[in-house]
Amino acid sequence: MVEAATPTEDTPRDEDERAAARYQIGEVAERTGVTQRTLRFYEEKGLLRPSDRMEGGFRLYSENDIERITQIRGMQQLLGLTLAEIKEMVEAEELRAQMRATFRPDRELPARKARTEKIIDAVRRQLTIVETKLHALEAMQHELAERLATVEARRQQIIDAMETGQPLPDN
Amino acid sequence: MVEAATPTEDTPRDEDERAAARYQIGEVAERTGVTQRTLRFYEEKGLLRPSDRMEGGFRLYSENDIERITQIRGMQQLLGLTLAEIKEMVEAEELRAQMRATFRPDRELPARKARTEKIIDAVRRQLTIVETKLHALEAMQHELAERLATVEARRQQIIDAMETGQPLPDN
DNA sequence: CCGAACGTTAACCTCAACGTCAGGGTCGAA
DNA sequence: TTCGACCCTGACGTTGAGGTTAACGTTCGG
Repeated sequence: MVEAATPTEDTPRDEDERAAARYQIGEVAERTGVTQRTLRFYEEKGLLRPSDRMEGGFRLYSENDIERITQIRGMQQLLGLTLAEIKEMVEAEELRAQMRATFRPDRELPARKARTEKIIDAVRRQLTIVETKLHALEAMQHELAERLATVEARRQQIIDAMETGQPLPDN
Repeated sequence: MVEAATPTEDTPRDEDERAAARYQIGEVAERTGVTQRTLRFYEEKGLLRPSDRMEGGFRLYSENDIERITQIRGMQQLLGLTLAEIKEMVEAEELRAQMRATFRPDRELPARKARTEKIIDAVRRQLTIVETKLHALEAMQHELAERLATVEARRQQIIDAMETGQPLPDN
């Protein structure tokens, strides 16, 4: 890493709300373990739009964006969702961020409520997916543990037979 | 289902060890929910060789084969393993079946022991994969539960504000 | 022994999720 | 202002996991 094109690498320190650190695609790729191509691809698919660009068009990712990346990866690998499915979830997440940002209009409470409920629904759906998978995996775990136990017992029988002399038990 | 070409549909009942029921590909597909194409494809990839064929070449699957199919599916969908990876696991499983079948040669205990240990290794590997995923999923579950709680709290605040009059709390 | 239902192989197609160039632009330090 | 490291878009290639179609063979009840 030769740090040729270093972006606005200011750590967010002084003042109230600084222009938080932004990273360009190379660093993001390195930090998250996904390739640059994959990041661009996710963007293409509407899953992750880097929060900014430089003058010349270089992508700039925020810390937040990075979190999203790992979130996406988790959904892909842990839950086995397709990118299309993930996109839906992510869009709900988008709403959430958007709401946080909305500077408290206080009028239009019903609209806020509606959006909140949309988010709640989305999170609930995610949660049930996760829990379903969890149960299935627990079942799998038990089955494997059992299998392991019996095979290990079998091994022990063999070892005993080898040591004592001959009589391999009938089962 | 018109049962035109019905295979040896004898339920294993009389005698000691009958030639257990065998099903042809259509029925297997229906029962397992995977397509015929997929079954043939798995065979092509060496994941699942139907235990028999009819004279004319029709595939005949055993109850055991069917179990294997659901096993494969589980590994694919729950664990997100590739068919290549699953093949490895399945091959260990093959060993196990083979051992069961070996009519107790009693000589060559060391060989039996070696094979048993191979199986144990394989099962252990599967188990750690499962457990890793399980942990990751639990983490995800917690995170989602938290998120849900905060969003639900937010909604409650909005509802309160709507009912009482105006003061949306500061956070 | 015939026909409907079922099965066979072989070849080609699709779709998602990237990988891999090619050709060119941008950034920042010297 | 130039150089090396870095990034851009666009287009085509690849891989995994099957779907689809064609042309033909098998089973078995009537």
